[in-house]
Amino acid sequence: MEERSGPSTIVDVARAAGVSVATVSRALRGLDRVSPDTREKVRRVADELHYVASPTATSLASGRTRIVGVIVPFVSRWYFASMVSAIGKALRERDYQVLLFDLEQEVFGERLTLTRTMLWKRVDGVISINIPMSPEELELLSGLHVPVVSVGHHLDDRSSVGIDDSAAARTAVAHLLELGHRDIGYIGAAIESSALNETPRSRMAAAIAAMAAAGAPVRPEWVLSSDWTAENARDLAHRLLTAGGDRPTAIVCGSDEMAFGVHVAAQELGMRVPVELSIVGIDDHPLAGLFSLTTVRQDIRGQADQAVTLLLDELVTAGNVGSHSIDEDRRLTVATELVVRGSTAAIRR
Amino acid sequence: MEERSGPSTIVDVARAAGVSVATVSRALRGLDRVSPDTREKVRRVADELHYVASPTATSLASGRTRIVGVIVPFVSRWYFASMVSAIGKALRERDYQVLLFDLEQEVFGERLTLTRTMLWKRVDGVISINIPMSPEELELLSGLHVPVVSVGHHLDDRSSVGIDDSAAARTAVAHLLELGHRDIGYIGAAIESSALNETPRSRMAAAIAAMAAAGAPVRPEWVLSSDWTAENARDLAHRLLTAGGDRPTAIVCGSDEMAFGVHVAAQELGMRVPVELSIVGIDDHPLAGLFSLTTVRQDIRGQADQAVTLLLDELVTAGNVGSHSIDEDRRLTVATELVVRGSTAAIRR
DNA sequence: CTGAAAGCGCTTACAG
DNA sequence: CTGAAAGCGCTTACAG
Repeated sequence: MEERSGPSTIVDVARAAGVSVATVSRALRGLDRVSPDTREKVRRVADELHYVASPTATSLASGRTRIVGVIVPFVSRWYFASMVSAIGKALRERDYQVLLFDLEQEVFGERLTLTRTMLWKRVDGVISINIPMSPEELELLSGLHVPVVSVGHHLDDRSSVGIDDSAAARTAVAHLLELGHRDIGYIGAAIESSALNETPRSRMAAAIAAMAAAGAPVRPEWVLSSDWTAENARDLAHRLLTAGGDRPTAIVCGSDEMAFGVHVAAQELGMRVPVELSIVGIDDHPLAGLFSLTTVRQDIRGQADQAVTLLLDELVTAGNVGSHSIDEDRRLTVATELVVRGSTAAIRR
Repeated sequence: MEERSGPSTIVDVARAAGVSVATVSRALRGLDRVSPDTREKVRRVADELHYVASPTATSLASGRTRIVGVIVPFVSRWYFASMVSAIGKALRERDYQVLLFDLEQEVFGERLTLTRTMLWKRVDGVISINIPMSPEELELLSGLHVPVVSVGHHLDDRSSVGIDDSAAARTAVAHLLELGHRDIGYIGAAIESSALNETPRSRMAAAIAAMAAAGAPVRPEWVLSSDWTAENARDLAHRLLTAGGDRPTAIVCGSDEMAFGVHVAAQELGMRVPVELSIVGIDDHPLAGLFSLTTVRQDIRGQADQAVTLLLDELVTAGNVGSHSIDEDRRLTVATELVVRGSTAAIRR
């Protein structure tokens, strides 16, 4: 009769199936206490009416949105983009949606209000990708009263997943040491603006420690701070390689993108890679193959899956939110792996 | 009295301010017909109570979610990631949120259900970035009954914004012709799997037409199909440059990433760029500077802003959704611009 | 196994 | 300018 009166609601289905809305709700959500016949009929009717429950009404009634807020400093860089992609995939498989918060070009201070107002009552949980936070920001996050897991660094005493940055850097250095290198440079120390970020510091510190432990010289002028872009790394490498006096025979970079920059610098200076200069990165960026870059691969998918699992676990264990049991190990580490390509070689005697 | 009884609701504010919830609603949303004093008081009380309206309740009551679904084939590639970022920024400035749908690694057929179930009643509008759609998918999108604007290609007779792919390709070719090149190759024709996508075809066709129009030879064996990755382009360039017989003196690539691949191939073959080979791309990718790549820049931010403006316009004009007035020009084109760097040079006589 | 009813937290005519 | 009340479309005890 009433064919076209807008999208159908649960009431339409109930009426057409000759049952109550409560029964429709139960039947469609697969709850128990519904007779097989009823369930079958409700399903059929719902199908015919192209019924899909209104997520908005469901959220209001149930108190859960089935949406997870994903916060990234910038989606336009490879690590973040692929992490967002992988997290979205994992979330979707569990019937959750991604509300994306890209802080790119946001003024630092404004993130506060942003976080609170925009996530407030909107999401069941939050995944924060490599975003260092001030105490105030952390407090605001807490005020959301939803589980939070961070990826790529630790936030407070919350759950987190990431690679072991120190181990990754050690792996890179160890590879060079095995090839006989002793004069090793490092590009990718933290610059001030990212001072809150652990990753640059951890990788650099571990690289230096590994060199020192092997008795290799650690020269301060060979350890360079970078903004982590390829171009900046190219400039730094230029300077490092043309400074006069000794040169390193190998350079470890905190990320593949910086390694690309070093690679280009070497070429511009007419140095052959790896014969005259070995280069190692960290990441295994999609373009690493193009540069034949030896690198320490990090498993994005693995990290994303773990992060989603952790978050959904906490979602289930909800109610006692806020009272994290720190004793359980909620800081997961996903293994990295050395990928040897053509940018490293044994040192020439 | 009742300090900690969970986040405050509109009722709490009304009670504390001594007015009705209707008045709170009006006051806080800046509607007219509220006395300045009342408004002021409500605002103050709301502030004290840290009140933020529940988006979920607002949506159910108002019928608008203030969420826009953004669909991309893969977020992990530069063009898409930066487009998502820019769109998110533009949307946020207008108080809309982004629900991200990343189709990466989804089976083509499954996108259908996905689209319907996940966007259904969830979003006020949709922005689709470069996703070719089958008639069935288009129909499903229509069934959502919300405005849709596409970026990077046309969808049906809906609104869209993008660059003029043909013009971009012509610009690239014209630049080479001016430098005296006549033996020009092209990498980036469409491969079968992306057959539905206009961009590769438009760029290639326009490039070829421009060459032909200038009386330059168009050799089928110099026009290569690619999957648009850097590595594939490298392989193709290798073959093209080592095929024996004549070689092109310049290569136009459908994207910067492919140009990177060609650049590396040239180097591997010991050809100097640009002296022995000129290379032009399209995009102005963040790494273009690293490769000193001459390219045709596309304005991501500009396109994103236009797309958001178009969409929000249609949102306002809603009610008559479905009856698009095709007469208005709803296909916006954002200008491109030649950026000359070091990968192109006048041909040697 | 099923239904009636309250409730989720807002917005929106409708009165006044 | 302001309030009482209905309504948005579900879920969830509570009865039966």
